Amino acid sequence: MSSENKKAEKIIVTSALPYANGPIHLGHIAGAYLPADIFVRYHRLKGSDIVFVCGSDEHGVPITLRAEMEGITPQDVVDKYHEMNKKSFERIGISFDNFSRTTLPLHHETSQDFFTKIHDKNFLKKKVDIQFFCPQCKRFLADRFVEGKCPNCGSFGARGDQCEKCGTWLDPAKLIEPKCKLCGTTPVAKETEHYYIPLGDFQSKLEKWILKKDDWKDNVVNYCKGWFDQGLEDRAVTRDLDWGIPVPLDDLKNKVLYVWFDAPIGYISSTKEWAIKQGEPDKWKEYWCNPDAKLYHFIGKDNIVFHALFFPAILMAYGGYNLPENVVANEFLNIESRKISTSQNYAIWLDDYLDKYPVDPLRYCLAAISPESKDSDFSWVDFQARNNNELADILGNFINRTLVFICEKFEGRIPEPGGLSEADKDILARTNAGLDSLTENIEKFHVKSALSDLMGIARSANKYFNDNEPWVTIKKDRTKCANTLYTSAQIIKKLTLGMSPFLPFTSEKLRNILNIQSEFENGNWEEIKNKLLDEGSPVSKPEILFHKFDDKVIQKEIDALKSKVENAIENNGNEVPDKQEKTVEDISIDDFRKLDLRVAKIKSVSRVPNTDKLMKLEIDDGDDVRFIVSGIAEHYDEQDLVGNSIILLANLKPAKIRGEVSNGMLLAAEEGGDLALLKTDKEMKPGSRIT
RNA sequence: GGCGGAGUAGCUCAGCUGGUUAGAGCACUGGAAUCAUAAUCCAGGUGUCCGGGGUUCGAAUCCCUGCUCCGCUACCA
Repeated sequence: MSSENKKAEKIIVTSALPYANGPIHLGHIAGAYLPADIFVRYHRLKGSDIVFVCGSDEHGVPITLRAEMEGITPQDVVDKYHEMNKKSFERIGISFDNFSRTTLPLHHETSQDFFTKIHDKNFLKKKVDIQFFCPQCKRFLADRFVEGKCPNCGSFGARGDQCEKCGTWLDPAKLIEPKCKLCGTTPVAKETEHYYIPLGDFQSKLEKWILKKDDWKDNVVNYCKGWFDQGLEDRAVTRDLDWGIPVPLDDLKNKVLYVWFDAPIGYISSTKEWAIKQGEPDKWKEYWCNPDAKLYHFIGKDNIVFHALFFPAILMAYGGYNLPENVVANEFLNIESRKISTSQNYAIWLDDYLDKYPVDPLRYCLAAISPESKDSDFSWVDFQARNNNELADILGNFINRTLVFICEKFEGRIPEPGGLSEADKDILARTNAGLDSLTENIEKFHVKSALSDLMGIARSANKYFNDNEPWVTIKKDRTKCANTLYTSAQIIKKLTLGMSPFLPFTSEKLRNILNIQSEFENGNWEEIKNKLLDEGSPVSKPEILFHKFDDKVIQKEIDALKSKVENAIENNGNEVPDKQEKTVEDISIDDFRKLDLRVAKIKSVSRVPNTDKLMKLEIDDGDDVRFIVSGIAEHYDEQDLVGNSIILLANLKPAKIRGEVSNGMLLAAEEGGDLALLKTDKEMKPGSRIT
């Protein structure tokens, strides 16, 4: 109350813009959205002046590719997923103040303004690069738009960035018989010009800024340090595409801004859009440009570089904007010990869950396993346990037993207390202390601890209820019984408050049951915490807040995931390695026979340019001539090798090393940095098997 | 190979800048109670704090080294 005149803290919170070419899954929610929402919901109740923005990221190559393949326009693609994801977020209660999209004219203008101003301030430099150009489509082809024969496994349909079949990372230039993915024409290499932001010029400023941040999570700071150590390099901020924000300069007319240039600016545009909807178009500046306001980015760890380095550099270049107060990066969520893979459909899609099950248990579980400091694992069994014996048995049951008691023995009205005992006062004080710890943890982004504070309150409330045996005192000492139920009801009210950031839908139900909606709408956290329910005020008949999950339901979900894995293996041909499986020392003779070891003759040798250790060997394996790349240049000269026979592992999966494809591996013994090639002790024909 | 993170009870994890008998939840066992969603509460751990060295009066916590897992990266193949 003494702080009533103090100005409310101004905060802007962003969650990573979801990419509008697919639906939302649990990993997204756990990483970037739920932690932010919990933080925001708390701050709103605390009375902070907080705005929470997000939106769809609708530019970039994958969207155009998807559009071309489906024969629809990119706009159709983003329209579909924007609407779908927006609804998904509403359903799980992510309470954005504004959910915008980067195809809005407002966003285009904002991004172009950024580009123009940074360009005019001479922060950008223009460079020439070489890329494939399709003469038929009359445009440059992004890596993914080039298709051809994989130089490694020989299969057709490899993309310019990666071969779908063998998984090797490629360079479009290495594809055999490259074709334009869309029209099939053979592309030509052509020069192209782009603008780059020289991040190196910002390195010292960025370093100084980040190294001062002692409250940032270690993972974020360390990640940045890694980049600093390597030295920041120029990064292209324009692309040869026709889907995106046009470069606002005459010299690069048909190009667009790089999607990672415009996406973070989407946070600003989204705030602008919000301000316009508020009827105060300039209000966004209070959050972005006012030095007293604080900016928080909630993201997954894969986006650290863009939020901690790239975007801040852009903001520095532009000038007049706040840099983020904190970049809250979460680790990844696995599902049943396995990495989420959208391409293999190994995920739990949010809408699938919400179509079947209630929302708050999911929020609870995801918050409880929040991947704050390390990757965490969602398992259905764990989910069931948390729902059944934490939410239902401890929290739900305390509320239910109290309310049922009040309804049955006190005519559904908060009992009139008759002088609270020490025990009554004590539990109320400890409940408040629990709430204080909870809020402190939320402010520090410790979602897991905050949640266990909440459950701790419910636990001690149950104990209190047990210890005071109202079912006994109702018969012998009605005043004491009234005190116990009065106190328990107060705890329920405090729980209603404490759960609201995590379990907003349940909290809402309780507000209705306790008839305290208006208090939550008008009051702030401290007031609500301290104000007690009035004696005699009515309580509605309670409903069961959390239902238990049956074993059968859980088993069905587990089976569904298993079959997803099996499908993925079938489609992919090679199994996703099970990380539970340990490599054992002993192998069978059958394992050995999997190795195609044979004698091979070296026909010619050349050094791989610009490398210290690599040699490219042309060898005769008995059936054919192939190339392998080997790191032996420090130990052998070209002329020592030609004509020699070596032992070749012929069926090793091909790989690209420094741009050269290696189709096998030669065997050599190593001892403290010294190398010796393996040979047979008398001359054998190339192709002779090693058995 | 380099850099970073991690390795703590059966399981999931907490343990900040070193300090009394190393913690929580779940699971498990026994007991109390019966208002309540067969829910609650109490009691119970002999854990080589990954292995091995070292610094220190004292280390899960700091240093070195080895192993394993994850991420990024690279001139392993």
